[in-house]
Amino acid sequence: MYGNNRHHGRGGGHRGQDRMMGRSLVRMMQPAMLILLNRGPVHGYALMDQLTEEFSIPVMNPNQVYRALRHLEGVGAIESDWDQDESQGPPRRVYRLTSDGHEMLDFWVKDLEETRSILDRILKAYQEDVS
Amino acid sequence: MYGNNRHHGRGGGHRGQDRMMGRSLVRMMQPAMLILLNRGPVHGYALMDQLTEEFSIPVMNPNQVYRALRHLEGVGAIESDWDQDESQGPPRRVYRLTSDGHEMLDFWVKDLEETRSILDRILKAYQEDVS
DNA sequence: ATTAACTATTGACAAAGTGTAAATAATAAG
DNA sequence: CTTATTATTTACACTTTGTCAATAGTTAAT
Repeated sequence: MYGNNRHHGRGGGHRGQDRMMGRSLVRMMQPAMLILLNRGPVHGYALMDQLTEEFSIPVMNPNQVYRALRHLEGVGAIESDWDQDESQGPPRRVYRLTSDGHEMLDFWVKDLEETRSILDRILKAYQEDVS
Repeated sequence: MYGNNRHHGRGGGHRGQDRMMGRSLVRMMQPAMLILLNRGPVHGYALMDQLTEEFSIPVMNPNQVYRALRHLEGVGAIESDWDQDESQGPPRRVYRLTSDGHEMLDFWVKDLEETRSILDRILKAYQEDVS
């Protein structure tokens, strides 16, 4: 079983926060994946682990990762082949960045930086409001 | 005409970045709106302006804002009434936070903070990779 | 007074994205 | 041989988003 059911707790009250419109890390996953792929070829399952372990992006379902990979391949950002030296399990599809993918990574990094500055502005505004 | 067509440029090359899966500020808009609503009642059009001017969230289409407002009302985070003292235009629907909305705001702020830390981790990792 | 521009909200439909569950399959451990 | 783990794929309903346009009141110009 893939290991995290703790997609924000359901322990409090917070009706309606488990599934709704709002900020969503699924949307952050894609750029993050390109960054990881930039280090070299990987297969989906490993990528999934890195997303959780290195970035703490909660991947609730492996399908999300495979989905995103297929999407990235669809737009030509990555390419794949079946792995030769297979290991503990069924054959693995290994992905690598294309040159278009590198361009896209560039774009997304700038975009993420802009996002961060917007996020900072939002949080700062709130902190000033409540202080 | 509502004033911003500059939803990241289409000027470069970057095939496929205008419309796709990836990070999306639309998803950031909702928590931002709650923060603005926390200051007091507002109507949609004003909210739209504040999102762009104060937070630099590019709202390409006013519909997005109204949609989000209807959604937030649907989940009980906000309530609305028609404005009494009407001004330059047709009647305006004025929204205010409910107590559920305050709870939700609390939740989203913590969530945004977590998002920021993930974002930081992602960008930091990339900067270390390329340096 | 007709037109144009701005303020303000709503509607509708196609396309894209997401949650969720499960099927498939190979290998390793017991 | 059964179970657990690794690994990828499929399917369907539901939600969200893009896009475009309709509606309508107010203000300013011709």
